[in-house]
Amino acid sequence: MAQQSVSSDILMESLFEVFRCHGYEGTTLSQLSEVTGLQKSSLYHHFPEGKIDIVKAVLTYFSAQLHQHVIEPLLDSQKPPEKRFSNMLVTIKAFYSNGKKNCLLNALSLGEAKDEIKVLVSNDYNAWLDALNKLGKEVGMTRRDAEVWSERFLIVVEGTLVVQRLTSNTQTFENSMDYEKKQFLKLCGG
Amino acid sequence: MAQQSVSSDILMESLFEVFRCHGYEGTTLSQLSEVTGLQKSSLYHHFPEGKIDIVKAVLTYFSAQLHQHVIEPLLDSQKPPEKRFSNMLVTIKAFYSNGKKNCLLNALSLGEAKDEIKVLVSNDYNAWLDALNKLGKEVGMTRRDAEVWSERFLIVVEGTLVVQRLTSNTQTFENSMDYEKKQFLKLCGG
DNA sequence: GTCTATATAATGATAGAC
DNA sequence: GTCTATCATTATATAGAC
Repeated sequence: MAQQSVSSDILMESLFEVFRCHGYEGTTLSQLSEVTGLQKSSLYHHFPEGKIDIVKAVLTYFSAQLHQHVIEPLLDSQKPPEKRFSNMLVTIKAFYSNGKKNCLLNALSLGEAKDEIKVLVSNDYNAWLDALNKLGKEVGMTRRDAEVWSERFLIVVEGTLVVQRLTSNTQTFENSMDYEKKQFLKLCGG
Repeated sequence: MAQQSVSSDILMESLFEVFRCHGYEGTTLSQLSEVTGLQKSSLYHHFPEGKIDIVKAVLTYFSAQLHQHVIEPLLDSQKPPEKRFSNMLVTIKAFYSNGKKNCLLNALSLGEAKDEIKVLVSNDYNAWLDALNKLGKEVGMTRRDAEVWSERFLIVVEGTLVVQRLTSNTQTFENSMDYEKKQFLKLCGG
C-alpha cells in the first residue's frame, strides 16, 4: 500500500468517531489503524503509549471543540441569551448528527474507565454545565433554578441520545431539542 | 480448584452485571468466567455459541425481570396509579443502585450492536414505554400528553444515569427521580 | 456439568528498514 | 513519519477426561 499521511485534524476526527461509537474497551488498534489509514506502528509513533494516549488526545481535541463551538458562544455577551441558546441547539444537532451519533462522554464512561479518562470526561461535562448555569442566571433564573435547569438540560441531551439508539426513531433528538427550546423561552419570560 | 456449580438465577445475575458495566464488545469470556466461577469451557456447555448466546440469555433474563417487577405492577389496576408510579421509582432506584449502576440497554446499544441484540433491547424499551403510556392516559393525560410524558420520563432515567457516571455525584439519580414524582403528581392533578 | 489442556485468531506492542 | 515483520499476550473456541 502507498504511504499514508494525514493532517492532525482529520486524524483526530477519525480517531474520535471510533471511540464515540465503541467506547474505550470496545475500540481496538486495528479499527483505529483502519479509519486513519495508518499502520499500528505509525499510531505508536504519534502516541507512544498506545490506546490510552490516543483516547487522551481525542478527549483533548474534543474539549477544545466543546469550548470553541459550544461554551464560548454560550457566554458571548454580544448576542442575546435566547439566540445563544438556540444557536447551541443547532450546533449540537449537527454534532450528534441529529441523534444518530453517540456522545463521547457516555461512551467513555462505560466499563472500568481509568482515572485519567474520568477526570477529562468530568471536566468537559462540568465546563458545559457551568456555561449553561451562567446563561440561566443571565436570563433571570434564581441560583437554584439555574442549577436545576442546566443539569436537567444535559440529562435530556444524554438521555435522548440513548433513547434514540434504543428505538431507531430518527426524529427523537430533534423533537427533544425543540421541546427544550420552548421550555427555555418560557423560563426566560417567567 | 474445587468444582463449581451455580443456580441459574445467580448465574444470570453475575453475567448480567458484567454486560451492564462493560457493554457487549467490552465484555470478555475471561470476565464472565471469573464472576461466575465457571471455566470458559463450562460456559460453552451452557451457551454453545459463546458470548452472543450469553448476552441473548442475559437480555431474556432482564426482560423477564422488567415485566415482573416493573411493567406488571405498573398495570395492576388494584392499586391507585400514583402509588404504582411511586412504587416503580422505588424499584428502579434499587435496580440501578441509586444511579451507581448502568442501564443494560444503554451499554448494549453501544458499538456495532448485532441485529439480534438490537431487537431485544428495542422490545424491552418499548414494553416499558407502553406501560408508562397507559398509566399516563389512566390518570387523565391526553393521548399526545401521555406519549410525550412517557418518552420524556425514560429519557430522564437514561440521561440521569449517564450524568451521574460523568460527575460521580451520588445524589443525582435520587434527586432526579424525586423530581419526576412531583411532576407526575402535578400532571395527575391538572 | 465441570474440569484441564490445547488450538486458533485477534490484540497490544516493538524492532528496524526506508 | 511511515512501512513490513515479528512477538507476547489475550480472546474465542474446541477436545476429551472425569
